[in-house]
Order: sequence, then structure tokens, then C-alpha cells
Amino acid sequence: MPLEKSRPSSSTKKRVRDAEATKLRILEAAKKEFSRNGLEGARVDAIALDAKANKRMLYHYFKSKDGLFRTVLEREYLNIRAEETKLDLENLPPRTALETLVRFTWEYYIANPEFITLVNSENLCQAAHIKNSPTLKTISQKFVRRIQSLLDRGIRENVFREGIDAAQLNITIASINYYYFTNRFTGSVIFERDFTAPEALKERITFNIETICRLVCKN
Amino acid sequence: MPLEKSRPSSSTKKRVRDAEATKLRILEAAKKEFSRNGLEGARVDAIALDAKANKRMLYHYFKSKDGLFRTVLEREYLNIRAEETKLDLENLPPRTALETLVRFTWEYYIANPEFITLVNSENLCQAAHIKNSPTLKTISQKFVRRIQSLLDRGIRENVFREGIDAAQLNITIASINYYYFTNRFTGSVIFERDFTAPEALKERITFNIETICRLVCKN
DNA sequence: TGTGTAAGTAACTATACGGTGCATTAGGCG
DNA sequence: CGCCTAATGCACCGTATAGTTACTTACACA
Repeated sequence: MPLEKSRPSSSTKKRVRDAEATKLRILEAAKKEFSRNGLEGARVDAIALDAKANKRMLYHYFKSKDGLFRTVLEREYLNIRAEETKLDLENLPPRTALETLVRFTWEYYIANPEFITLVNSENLCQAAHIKNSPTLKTISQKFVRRIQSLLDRGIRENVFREGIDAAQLNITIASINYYYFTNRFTGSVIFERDFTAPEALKERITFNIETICRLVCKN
Repeated sequence: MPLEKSRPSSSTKKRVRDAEATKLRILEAAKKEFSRNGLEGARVDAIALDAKANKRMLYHYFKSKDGLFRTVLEREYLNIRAEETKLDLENLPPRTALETLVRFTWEYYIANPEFITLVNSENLCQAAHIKNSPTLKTISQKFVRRIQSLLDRGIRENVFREGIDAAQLNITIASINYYYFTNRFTGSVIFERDFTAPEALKERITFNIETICRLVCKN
């Protein structure tokens, strides 16, 4: 007879039914499955199985496969923006701040390979899921403004060139990092080198920082 | 009674049965369907219908859905490399040659949006289809060498910097063009601007040429 | 002109898929 | 304690899917 069975502590009690935990398990499983197999390739049964949840719950919480995908994708966007926000760009010398940003983007893609394939899936269906998400627009604009003020500061301190568009710079920084990862499989075959080998990674990030610095900095 | 029914001219005779033409129709339809919906999202019935061919023929010529995808993808790679080869990089001043290459890549993606989504699909399945294609390796290496010799020439003529890796440069040129297109849907939502509007396109290609020139050229 | 081969067709199959109806049960709250 | 809501489980559905079987037909060539 377990003595404390009927009096679990409020913080550690084992809840047999826990909506939030179930939702999270489903979201994690969905992120895995969607990123591995794409939106069409993903199987809701596989998600339910991996989440140790019943398929019924998936439809209960997220309405449909697309609803689930939308939620997963939005969370991922929010996550990368949240991480970016943590960067202390404002208190670093402009050139260091720029390099920090490039390096962050690179390392985020390494640590979160799912993000890239999820975004690819969303673009395959022409952004159908995020089309009406004002949240994403807001946080992204905030970020562009942040880069713009970094550029402005660099110009004031006479280390950055004038006339660089913050949005274009943003896109370019993402490009040179994103492309390398999303195409690492075909790239490794075509160029006959392992794109994910440590030396290859190091060579690439160095090249990318050089690319951005030469684009933005004076001299 | 048609007089010449039994004696069609060898060049213009209307063949009711034409294996090559049927194959081509299937390949064109497959390219459309695969690029629009991805590998998993593509429907073989839709391909057969669009090709005005029987589904059986598709399996007859290409063995399987994956066999068909492999053929489509290889043709697309061969096509872009063939077009690249036509560029007269060797007889242009280095800087002009470089700009020509960037502009070509850009315009190729505009004219052949299918290429990008096909490559994305191939990377989603970790390059399973092209893994054992020696043809692709050969033609790609040839291209890297071509860029290398352009870089060498630029250095000799004292307009390019030294120490730039041709493969990295190749990847970067592809990156800044490819990323913009593959993510044009999410990009248009997030940045609240139409990525495919003529002015946006013009602004982007200008920025890209600037990026590459600053990376490669002296001053 | 006859014939073997390859091009082409239609109908079919087994299954895997996204999604649902309905019964059951845990547990928070009064 | 007992009730009511929300969490969960099970079994099921209609359909769409990749792939196939068995057949017919055009035509190149002898």
C-alpha cells in the first residue's frame, strides 16, 4: 500500500492526464516527422505513435494535419527570433556585432536543422500556413529595424559603408548560411566532399563572415 | 479514302505510337507535378493525365515514381550545366565574367523555378536519387575548375583578390540567388513586400552582384 | 503481306492515409 | 463525496494511392 498515493505534492505529482504535456509531446514529434519527411510525406499516425499519444488527441488539439504544421512552424519562427533577440548586438563594436550575427545564424542552423526543412515545406505550399500570421510579421520587422540601427551605428563610427539596405543584408546573411545546409546532401554528392565534416564547416563559416564583412565594412 | 495513309513521309509522318514523344511528355508532366507538390506530394495519376499517357507507360519507361523523379532531376542538372557552359566567361574581362555568371544564375532561377523545388525535394530525401550518379559529379567538377581558372586569370590581371576558393565562391553565388527564390513565399509574408515584383527583383540582383564583386574584386 | 515486338489501354488490388463517432475515465471543484 | 468537463482510447470510414495483371493494337521489317 503506497502511503502517499492520494496526496501527491503539487509540484511533482504524476498527472495521468496532462493536456499541456501531451500537446508538447505531439508538437515535438510533429516537428521531427514534418522536418524529416516534409508536409506531405509526414504521417499523422507516425506523429501520434512517437508522441505516445492517441491520434485522436492530435486532431483534438490541432484540428488537422495542417493546423498541427502551422503550430509547429510558428513555434519555430518564434524560437529563432527569441534566440536572436538575446544577442547583445547593441553593446558590441559594429564589426563584432555583425560577425556575431552571422555566426549566430550559422550555429542556429547547425543546432536546429529542422527549422530549415520546415521553412522549405512552407514555401513549397506557397506559405499557405503563415499567410495570415500578424505575429510573424511583427517580430520580423522588429529584427530588420535592429539590423538597420546596427548599420546606422556602424556608419556613424565610420566602419560601415553607407547605403546598405537592412532587409537585403538580412536576406544575404540568411542565404549564405541556409543554402549550405539545406543543400548539404546534393552538395556533398556533387562536390564530392562531406559538407558536414568539421573542417568543411569551419571553412564555410570563415568564408561567410568574410563575405559579409567585405560587403558591409569599409576597406 | 486517304491516298497517302500508307506512305507517310519519314520526317513528318504522324506516328500514332511514338515512344520518345511519350517519354518526353511524361517527363515534362512529371517535372511540373514534382516541382509543384514535391516528391511525396506528387501524384503519378496526375502526371499520367497531364502527359496524356497511360499510367502504365510511366512504369514501363521509368520503373517507379522514384525512377521517374531521378530521371527528371538528372535532366534538370544537365540542363543548367549545359546552359552555364554556353557562357563565354573565358573571353570577357574577369570582372565582367563574374558579373555575367551571377546574372546568369539569377536569370536561370527566374526562368526555371522548377529547378529549385526539385533540388529541395532531393535534399529532403538526402540526395537518395543522385547519390550514385557519376555524370553529375563530373560536370560539376568541370564547372568548379572553370571558375577556378577565371579566378586565376583575375588575379593575374590584378583585379581579383588572392586566396578565394572556387567551390566556396560557387556555393555563395548560388546561395544568394537560390535562397531569395526558394523562400520568396515566406519572405513576402514576413517582410511584407512582394519578392517577385519587378523592382524587388532588380534591387536584389543589384545587391547580389555588389556582394560578389566586393568579395572577389580588389578595392 | 504476315508476324514479332514494343507501344498502349483499362480495370483492378491491396493498403495506407487523414480524419471521425462515440464510449470511457480522470480529476478539479463545489 | 459526487458531478461535470475535458482528456483519452478504440474502432472505424471513405477514399486516394502506388503499382500490377492481362489484354489489345500499331508498325518495322522480313
